[in-house]
Parts: sequence; C-alpha cells; structure tokens
Amino acid sequence: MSAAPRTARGEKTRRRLLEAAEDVFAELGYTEASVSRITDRAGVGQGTFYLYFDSKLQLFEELVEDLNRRVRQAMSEGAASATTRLEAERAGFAAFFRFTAEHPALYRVVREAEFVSPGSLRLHYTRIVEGYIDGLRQAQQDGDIGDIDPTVAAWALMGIGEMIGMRWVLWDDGEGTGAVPDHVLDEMMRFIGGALGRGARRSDEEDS
Amino acid sequence: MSAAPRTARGEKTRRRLLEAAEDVFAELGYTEASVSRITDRAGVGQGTFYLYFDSKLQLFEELVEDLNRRVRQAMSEGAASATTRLEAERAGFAAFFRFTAEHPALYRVVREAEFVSPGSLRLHYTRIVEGYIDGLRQAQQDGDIGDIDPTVAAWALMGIGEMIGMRWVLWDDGEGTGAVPDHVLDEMMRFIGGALGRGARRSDEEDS
Amino acid sequence: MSAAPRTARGEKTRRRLLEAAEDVFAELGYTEASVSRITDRAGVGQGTFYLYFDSKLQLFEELVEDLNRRVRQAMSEGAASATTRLEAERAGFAAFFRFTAEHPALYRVVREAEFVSPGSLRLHYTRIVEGYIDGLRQAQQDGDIGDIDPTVAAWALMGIGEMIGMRWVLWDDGEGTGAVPDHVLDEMMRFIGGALGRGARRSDEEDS
Amino acid sequence: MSAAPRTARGEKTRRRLLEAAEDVFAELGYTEASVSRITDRAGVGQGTFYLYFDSKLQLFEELVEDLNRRVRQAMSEGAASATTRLEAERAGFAAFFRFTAEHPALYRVVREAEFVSPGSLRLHYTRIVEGYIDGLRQAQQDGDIGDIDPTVAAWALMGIGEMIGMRWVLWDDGEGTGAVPDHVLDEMMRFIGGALGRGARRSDEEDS
DNA sequence: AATGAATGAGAGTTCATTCAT
DNA sequence: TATGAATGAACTCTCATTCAT
Repeated sequence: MSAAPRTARGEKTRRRLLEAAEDVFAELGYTEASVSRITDRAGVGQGTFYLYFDSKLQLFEELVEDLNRRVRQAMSEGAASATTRLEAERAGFAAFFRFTAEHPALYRVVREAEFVSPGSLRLHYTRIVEGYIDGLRQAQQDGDIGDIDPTVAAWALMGIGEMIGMRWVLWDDGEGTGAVPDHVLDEMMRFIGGALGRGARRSDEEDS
Repeated sequence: MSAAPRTARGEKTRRRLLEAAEDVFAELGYTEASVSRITDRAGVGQGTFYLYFDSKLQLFEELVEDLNRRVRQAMSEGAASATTRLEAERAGFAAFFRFTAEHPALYRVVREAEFVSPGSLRLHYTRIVEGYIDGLRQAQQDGDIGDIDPTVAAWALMGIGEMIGMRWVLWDDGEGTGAVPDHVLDEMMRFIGGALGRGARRSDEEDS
Repeated sequence: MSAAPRTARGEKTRRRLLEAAEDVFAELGYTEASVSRITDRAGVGQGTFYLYFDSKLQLFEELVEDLNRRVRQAMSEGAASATTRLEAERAGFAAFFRFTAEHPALYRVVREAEFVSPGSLRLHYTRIVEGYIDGLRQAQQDGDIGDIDPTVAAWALMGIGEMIGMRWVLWDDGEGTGAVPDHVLDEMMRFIGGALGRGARRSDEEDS
Repeated sequence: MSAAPRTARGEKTRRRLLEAAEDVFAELGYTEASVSRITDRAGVGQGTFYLYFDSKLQLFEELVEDLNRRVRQAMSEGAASATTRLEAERAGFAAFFRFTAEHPALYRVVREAEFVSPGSLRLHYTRIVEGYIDGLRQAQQDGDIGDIDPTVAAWALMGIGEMIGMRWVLWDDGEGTGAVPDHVLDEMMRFIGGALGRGARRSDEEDS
C-alpha cells in the first residue's frame, strides 16, 4: 500500500498530505479536489504526492479508513466516560457529532464514495453498525432493552445519527451550526429510548 | 430555465433526455456521467442536449426536483390506500423503498448532490421531512403518538428510511436485494412505533 | 477502429491529422512526437485528435499499416513497368528507395515500433517479405534463379534493402542524400544477382 | 565523461549499473526504461546513478559503445578459430547471432537509437561495416572473391545479418527462437557466397 | 428542431534530475 | 561513496460546451 517514507522527514510529509487531503476533500468533494490542490495545500510539489500514494483513489480509501477508525475510537472514548448505559449511548452520539463537526470530511467524503469507491462506503457504515449491534446485544442480555432485532435497530440508529448530524452539524443555514443543540440531542435520545423498548418490555407487551 | 420544447416532438425529446439522464446518473453518478453518454442513451445528437437544458448541472437539478416530486407522490399514494394510521405509515415507507428500488438514481444522485448542488440536496430532504412533520403533528393532535418534537422525530425517520433503504434495497451483497424483507420492515416499524411513543404516553410519563 | 468522420469535413481533418503525424513521427520518433505537436502541425485543436483516433498508439499502428500498404503498392507499380525480371527487381528496389526518401517515417517509425507495437513491426516486415518470397518462387519455377531457400533469401533481400536505404537514403552526412546513387544500385543488384544464382545454376553445380 | 569511480568499490557499482541498464533497456527499450528501474535492478540508490553517469542518455551511449566493442570482439574471436576464409565468415556470423541471443539489448537498443542518439547508431553500424570492408578487400586481393564494390557489399552483409538475426534469433513466434537454425545459416552463406562471386570471377565475366 | 465536429482547459500521472544528509 | 525525498515540466486523454450547417 503506497510507497516511500521511512525517514522522519518522509513521515511528516505524508501526514501533511493526509491532512491537506482531508481538508480539500471536505471542502470540494472527491471529484473537484485535484491532486494539485492537495499538494498546494500541503506545501509540497505535485510529484511528491506519488511518492506516498499510488493514486488519488488510494489516498481517498486510506483517508476513509483512517477517519472510520478515528470516529469509532472517538465514540468509544466518549461512551467510556459514562456510568449508565443511557449516558453512554448519549455520549457516544455526542462524540459522533463532535467528530463530524471537527472532521466534516468524514461525512461528505463518505457519501460521495458511493461511486468513487463503493467498498469504502460499505466498510465504513458496516463497521460502525457492528459496534451498535454488539452494544444492543449486550443491552438485551442485560435486560435493558427490548427484544428488537439488533441488526435492524443498529442500521436505524446509524441512519438517525447520520441524518441528525447532517441537519444540525453540517448545515449552516438558519438555526445553529457545528453542534447539535442539547434539546435536539435530548429529543433524539428520547426517540431512541422509546424505539429500543427501554425497560425491557417488548412493544407488543406494553398493554399487558 | 432552459429552452426549446413547445411542440409535441420537442416535449418528447426532452422527456427522453430526462429518462436517459436518470439511468446514466444512477449507473455512473453525476461526475462520471458525460453529456454525450446521456445523449447517446437518449438517441439524440450531442448538440440537442443544449436545446433543452442550459447545462449538465441544470439538468441534474431538474432531475432531483422531478424525482423528489415523484417519490413524495408515491409515498402519499401508498399511504392513501391504508385505513389505520399505522398501516399508512408502513405503507408510506414501503412505497419509499419501492421507489428506491425502481429509481436508484433518487438515492445515488442525491448523495452526490452534496458537492454538486447543495441546494438541491437540502430541498430534497427538507420537503420529505416536512411531510413527516405534518403527519406527526396531526398524529399528536389526535393523541396517537407521544409529545416528541416533531422536527427531530421527522429527521430521525428520514434517516432511518434512508439507511434501511440503502442497506436492504441498494446493496446487493449477501442477503436480499431490491426489496426490504418483510421482517426488516416489521422490526423497523416496531422500532419507530416505540420511538414515537405510540399510545400517546410521553416517555417521561411512562413510570407514573 | 477510431471514431467520428463521416462528413467530408471530417474526412479532411482525419487526413490532415494522418499527414501531420507522418511528418512529426518521421522527425521526432514515436515517443517524442506528442499529440499536441501533431495537432499543432495539423492545425486543429488538441481534443480533435481523439475524435478520429482512440489513442496515440492506435494512430501509430494505423500509420504503419497505411505506409506498409503504400510502399508495397509503390514497389509493385515500379516493378510493373519493367520488361525483364531483372529490370523488375531493380525497379522494385528503386521504388522502395524512392518511397523511403519521400516518406522517411516508414523507416524510422517502423524501427521504433520494436517496443511501441511489436505486432506492427512484424506485420510490416512479414508482408514485404511475403511479396519477395512469391517472386522468388516464381523465378525458380521459370528457371531464372537457383534453388536457394526462398524464405531465407527473402529475409536477406529485406535486410539488404533496409540497410542500403538507411545508409544512402536517410543518412545525410557526407556523400549524397535522399537517393541511392546509380553505382550503388548497380553493385547492389550485382550482389543480389550473384546471390540468387542467376542463371539457374546451383552454387554447388557451378563447376560442373 | 561522468564522474566518480576510482576505487574498486566504485568500479564495481559502475559495472552493476551498466549491466542492469543492458537488461532493462533490452526489456523495455530506452524510453520506457526509467533510471529508477535501472538503479532498482542494480541494487543501488537512485542518486547513485548520477555519480557514475551524467545522464540517462550518456549511459545509453556508453552502453552502445560497449556492446559494439564486445560484439566486434566476439565476431573476431569466432572467425579466428577458423581455418579457411569461408569458415571464418560463417563463424563470424554465427558469433554475431550468438551475441544477439545473449545480448538482445544490442539489437533492440540500437534500433531505438535512431531518435535517441543518431550518432551512436551510425557509429555502431559503421564500425561493424568497416570490419567487413577490410575483410572483403583482403579477400579480393587474395583473389577469393569477385570485384564487387566492398562498401556496398559490406552494407548489404550488415543488412543480411541484422534481418536474419531479427527474424530467427529475436522473434519467438513459431519456428525456432534464440538461435539461427543450421539450415538457415547454410542457405544464408550460400546466398552470400554467390553474391560475392566466390571463385574470383567478376559477375560480368561469368559468361566468358 | 437537430446535428456532430471542434475546442481547450484541466485532469491524473510519470520521471530525469537535484541536493541535503 | 551513497542515499532517497523532492521537484515540476510534460505527457496522454476527457469533456462540457459552442456553432455552422
């Protein structure tokens, strides 16, 4: 995968290219982000790019992988500091939104990946969803939530997070940008709490 | 906005271009879909394109508008044939998934719009969400669902629909393609039912 | 093979590109002859090139085919006007040298084809050699030449023609350029005449 | 001309580069053979190249000189072991073909030199031809061959050797590779024997 | 209303060469 | 003596758009 660093100097150049690429991709998207724009932003010559990456696409895929790893770590770390499961869930989403605000490329670039690198796109979503599934299974074993199908629920959670993030973190027309307002997070968690049958009652048992 | 129809012949050419564009965009995405590919598929000369559209971008925006109108209509029609609100909701989502299967361009092209035409993207989601909001408000007035913030809930529903559609309708690796399995739709509706506090109890009243 | 003419205008553009390419290839060789240099010389835009040829390589191969066809025709026509077989042979070589002088690309470009398009190279030589072989077989049946292996002899003749052409037609340092001096052609024909055992005596029968 | 050897270690590096270059040029040709490929094959750093050669071109020219010297030596040595002039000639050609098989770069690289370094090309052929001319003059003085113009005959021999070598040594489609079959060499020598008027009679004296 | 030949800006990528280490 | 990271010019090729017919 890619080529040449090894030295400390090379490692630094590589990191600068990766960071420049994240910025440029976030601003312009994959297609409009030309290699020369990335190298300009990184402050290196155009040819230098190919010392570190095989192609624009390979850099893109590496970037998606990288961002995916980091967002999952951010979510775990966010959740880790919580004491109750509910708090942990909320903290996980909050960390996700924070990461989205700080790394808009994650969101923007992944969506464009549909055509550029479908594999990257699927891997990205699937990995996050797998984390949700594990959490939901655990919660079910602990009797914290209802018996909803964890896979379906996990993809639904993924969709909720993504759409709320898009609407309140990324859009900047109108009410608030860069962060999901507390009230929205509150309502979103209430929505999810209800959905998961918090309290271990299955939805069709509610009336009994 | 663009030029030339007027005659019946012209109207037909225009429609053929729009349909060709939908196909080509769905297959290749906006960037990879060249004007010449669209005109080839439509069976007209390359120059003819500019008799009907100002630019590739304008065609794209018109297509997004068109698909948005059609998917909302499909959802209303789907819901209209139902007798209970619950059935209506389920039928609305089912119609959405059916439309996605028949017109993958809706989904694919809209995601790429993020960079190509952000306005189109926002308008698309906002219009669908507005429909949800209206429905949720009505349901609240009728006491069918809890007092969750309709705006937040509507965006959450949008996210759920999009993600489930992507996962089960569009992806073709592994289990099922082209249609959301009944079981998934069942679980998804149970998830949503719980989320909306079906039964009119607010989530913070549950314990009382 | 290639694309777009059809109209008279297009046909003209294509011919101009082919002629420009022949000139530029002859001067600079395949590698140094950039597409933009060819289009400049042809007086058309750079993009126009790709309306008529799939790639630089495809144009090259087409050009080799074209030159091969023309040189063989020139050789036949040259030979046709002769009355005796000897005169015909001489006229064929003379036509070959004349063609080389007028179309130096034939020679130069074919030699570089070794790496660019080995198939073109082989086809070029093989076709000319096949013509020689046919002629030699006929001459043997008529008892005009000895029983030398026609294939070996034909390749030898090819080599002689190519090397003499290179030395006297293409090189311009020193004695004469652009044409093989009569004396050289005379000696060359004497060499060939002896080689072919003119007079139908096999070399090992000479003494008998 | 170039820099740095002097030490034994340096001399060894230089030789390794030259050998690597011969291989890479033979495989890829001058244009496609990048300096980095040559240094990779030689097992040295990219910068090291310029310690020993001024440029890729200069290395190329040195290589052509080197191969030329070696092929001429191989031909002399081959011829030296023969007892009759005829055997010597045959042995010379055989050595030439053997060298071609072992060093395909000789042939391939020289042909591309047409555009890369015309001077190298001419020098290469001219030197070999001069050897032929000397040999032919000697044979004429000894009355072994006819009075054909030695220069024309020498270039013809050069062409024969090159074309037969290309056809039977280098091409690998079909009948035989890597070596000229005995039968072909036999016929070729018969062809040449006839051409040179073996037996000292001038071609215009044949009938007397 | 319809065509398709023509354009040129700009894309991704390669590579001979330099130079600080 | 040796290195390899860095460079930027140059390459082939694509494509939205124009316009004479």
